[in-house]
This record gives sequence, C-alpha cells and structure tokens, in this order.
Amino acid sequence: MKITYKGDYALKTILDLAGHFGSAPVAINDLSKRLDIPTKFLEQILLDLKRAGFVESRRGKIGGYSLAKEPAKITLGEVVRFIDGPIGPIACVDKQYSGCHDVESCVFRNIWSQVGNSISKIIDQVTFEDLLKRTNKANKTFNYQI
Amino acid sequence: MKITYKGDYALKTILDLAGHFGSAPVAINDLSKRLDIPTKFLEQILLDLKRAGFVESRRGKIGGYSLAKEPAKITLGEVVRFIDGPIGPIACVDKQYSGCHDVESCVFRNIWSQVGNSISKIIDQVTFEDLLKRTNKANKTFNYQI
DNA sequence: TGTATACTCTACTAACATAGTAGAGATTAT
DNA sequence: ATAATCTCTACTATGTTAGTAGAGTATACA
Repeated sequence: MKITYKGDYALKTILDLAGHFGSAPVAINDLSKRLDIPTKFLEQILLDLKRAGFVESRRGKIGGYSLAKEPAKITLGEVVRFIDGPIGPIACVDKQYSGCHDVESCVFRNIWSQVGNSISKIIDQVTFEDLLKRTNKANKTFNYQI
Repeated sequence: MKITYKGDYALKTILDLAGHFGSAPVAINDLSKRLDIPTKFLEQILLDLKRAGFVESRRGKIGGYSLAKEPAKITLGEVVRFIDGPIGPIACVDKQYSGCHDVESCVFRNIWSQVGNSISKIIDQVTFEDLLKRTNKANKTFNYQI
C-alpha cells in the first residue's frame, strides 16, 4: 500500500467535511484554500468521492459538498482502499500474480498477507468521527500551549 | 510501502542463496533460470545487494554469488528497506513532506506512523533462516500430499 | 429572465518510477 | 589462450502520478 497525494487529499477533505457535517455545504474553493489542494485536482477527487457515495453535492449559488453519511460511519480504510487501491504491500496478496508459481513464493506471500491484515486492523477501525475528536483535542492542547 | 518486482526478486534470490549457504557460489544464470527472473535485471539487483553487503561474489569460471552473512543474520525488513525504501505508507512518516503543515494533518500522520510500526514489527523479526525452515516444511508437506 | 456562482465532465500533459534491455569490459580456472 | 562469469554504464518502453485546461450544466437571486 502507498498513500498517494490524491489519497492524502481525499482523507483531509473528508475530515474537513466531517467537521461541517449537518451544516451548509462547503464550496470546492473553500476546501481548496483551507487544505491547500490544487482546485482542479480537488474537483476530480470530489467527483470520485461522490460517485463512491462518500459525499454529496449541491450545484449553484449556495452549492458545495457535504458528507453523505455520518462521520462515524466512514472508516479510514474505506476511503484509502477506494482511492489508492488494495492494502496489501504486493499484488500477489490481492489477486493473481505472474511471479508466484511455486511453493517457495508462498513463504513470502504468507508474510505479505500478515502485513496486509495488520494494516487493515488499524485503518478499518478508525472512523472520521474518531479523527475529528482527535483533531479537536489536538487543537485544544495546542491552544493551551500558547 | 510497496514491494516492487525488484524487491520481490531480491528476496527470492536471497532466500535461494540462503539455501546454498556454506556451499559453492551460485551463478547468476542458475538463479535466473530457477527463480524465473530476467538475467540482466537480476545482474543489477545482485550488484546492489553486493554493495549493501548482503551477498558476495566471485568472478571467473567457478564464480557466482553467495550470501555474505548467515541466513539468521539477515532480516526481511533490511532487504525490503534497502531495495524498496522506507516502510511507512506515506512520505510524511519518514521525512519532510510539503503537504503537512498544520495540526490537523498530524491526526493522519499519527496513524500512518502506527501502520509503519506494525509492519516493521512483522518484517524486522523474520530472518531468512526462518523463511528457509518454512520453505522446507512447506515442501515436505507438499511431498506428503503427493 | 439574466447573470453570477458553483458543480460536472472529458481530455490532455509533464515528470517520474518501474522493469527491463544492450553491450563493452574485467577477472579467473583450466 | 579461452571460456565462463561477474561488472559497469547507458538506454528505453510502459505506466502512474499529479496535475492543467476548458467547455458545459444547474441553481439562487435580483
């Protein structure tokens, strides 16, 4: 697994929208500025996220994007898998792989599979509500430090 | 982290050499055929592994490659890191990353860091001696099944 | 009904990484 | 000598990533 910029941007965007859950939709431009993501790139990402059902949109003057589900119902794992693909560190874990044709290879595959599982255990447990709480907490701590 | 073909080939090669540890060096050609790796690509990989001190070579007629240390003293993690780079799923875990400049981002970084640690815990513990044993065991089982 | 604002969609592109290929050169056993 | 084997540098095809560009569609509001 590798988190690309696209994946990173998607996660940050969803976290931002999670912070506005229940309020008015947020315009791409606002997200783009606040999160420092190239606007046109973010457009594409949001369209992807919309097609996947993570966010919904509203066009026109007071339009923008909002989360399609409660933050507690979206996990980090779902989003990462959708944007950046399978979690396994090598293709053979998830699908057919030309390189693996004898027993020896399985010794490694077994380990890559373990690795995949241990990653999943972490990211499939964390929801955006969790992340939101941590963010707030972090900000509070940050304020105390000032 | 993503295991590339190069990484996969390197691991399989070292495991093969581990199986020949203490015996005569193995020629690139033999490795190439046995492991089904393009010869010229394998050459490059072996040169890299040699520079890193994992293997040593001997030129000339009875030349070839052999493991430079005992199989028990080489971990999967060392080789993976050397060939395919840092373990973390995103650059920000390992070095400076332009995308991370406010507190919010740290929520994710914290998780990617956890992910990196849990991967390390697995691959830094497994040595090529372990893998060798598992291979032998697997082959034995395989034979019984026939 | 016009217009500004915002999302929608498709196509294109520069830069980089991956997975090789090619070929000339150096060393060693016999 | 010469055959076998490692050594080194350069080149290349393909795919992925991280965008950019621009025309089109929907909606609020005056």
